Amino acid sequence: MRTAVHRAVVELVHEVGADKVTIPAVARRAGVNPSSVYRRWGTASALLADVADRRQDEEAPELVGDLRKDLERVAVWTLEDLSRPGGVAFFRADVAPDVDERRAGLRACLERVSARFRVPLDAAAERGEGAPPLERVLDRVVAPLYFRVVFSVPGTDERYARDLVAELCASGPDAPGDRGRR
Amino acid sequence: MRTAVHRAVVELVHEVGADKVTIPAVARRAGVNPSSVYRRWGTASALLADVADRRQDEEAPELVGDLRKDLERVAVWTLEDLSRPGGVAFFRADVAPDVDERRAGLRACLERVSARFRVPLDAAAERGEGAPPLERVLDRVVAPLYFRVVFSVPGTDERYARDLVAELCASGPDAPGDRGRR
DNA sequence: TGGCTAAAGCAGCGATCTTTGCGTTAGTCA
DNA sequence: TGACTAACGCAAAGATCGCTGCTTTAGCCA
Repeated sequence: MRTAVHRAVVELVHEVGADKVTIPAVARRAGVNPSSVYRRWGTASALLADVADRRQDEEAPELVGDLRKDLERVAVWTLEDLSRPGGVAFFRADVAPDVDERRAGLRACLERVSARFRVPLDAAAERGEGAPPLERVLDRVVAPLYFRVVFSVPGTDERYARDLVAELCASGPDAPGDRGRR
Repeated sequence: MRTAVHRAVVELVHEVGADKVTIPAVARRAGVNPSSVYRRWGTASALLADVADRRQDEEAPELVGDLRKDLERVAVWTLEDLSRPGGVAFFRADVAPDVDERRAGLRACLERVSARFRVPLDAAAERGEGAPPLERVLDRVVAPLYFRVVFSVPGTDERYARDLVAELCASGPDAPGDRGRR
């Protein structure tokens, strides 16, 4: 039944958007009773967050040992994750939930994407290579990806994701990258 | 009465989030009848969009004729606009409205922020200076600003906005900036 | 001053969401 | 096998929202 509800959520998010996903609608689609969903998850935001959590543990690319290639893979992976049906909607759901869980949803969403990029960065650091700080990767790669996907900017494809990583690596091959900030 | 409704919208967006802004709630806060608001604006999305439109026509910084300084001013202005109460919430409202108006809201929001940066870019182009294309400014300045404000990343202040512009100008002082894409 | 039009208030309806109490089922362990 | 617990279905009640006729008010112009 949990799987039925989750699948219904994904389908509804894809079809009508995350803001239109309501618990009775999910229950109808899943063929279960709304009260069960209310008791188990409480609010639609919590349900969305739960589904978003389960979504990202799949198909993480393996590392090859080259920082730039690894970053490219994670970037392309993130872009594909955002681009697939309902991907951006889940991002929006994390970004704009109830005020109480707002901080939690935001931190969780940022932590999810940060964890992805931390893997190749830490690996490079252990190899002794100079790697840009995570903050810089967020600014130069993740932020443009999210921005362009949210606004449906055309030309936001794998090539573009790779270019972002390439430009980041070119700007400072092994530089710390912080621009003198405290 | 229009002003009362607008103020109520801003307050409610700040307090409970844009997704919780409903017409009866706005009407209660503004001290008017819900039916009046329904007739005038129709939906909550339209009301949000109207308020968002009125918001940005204020206090645009004047140009000094130096591209970097002008970009810095617009960047700081945009950051302050996002940071003030309800600023991000309005962005979210534009990003996630009804499916029908989704494209329209997205295009409007992107166009608003693009128009801000087009002013100093066009001015520099008319002076004969080489200016980066708007797309590049969006990637390197606007996207990080939005990303960090949405996720409440600490240290996102005027200094940071200026650093983004500085790094953009340093990377290619008068280069076209497109990385060989078609 | 007296009609005319646009806009706002009022009351109520229907639909949907949310919650809660209660009965039923399934799964577990002694 | 029989009790126990947790989860689910069912149904009813309360609340909110979106919307719509109808009335009332206010501004305007001859």
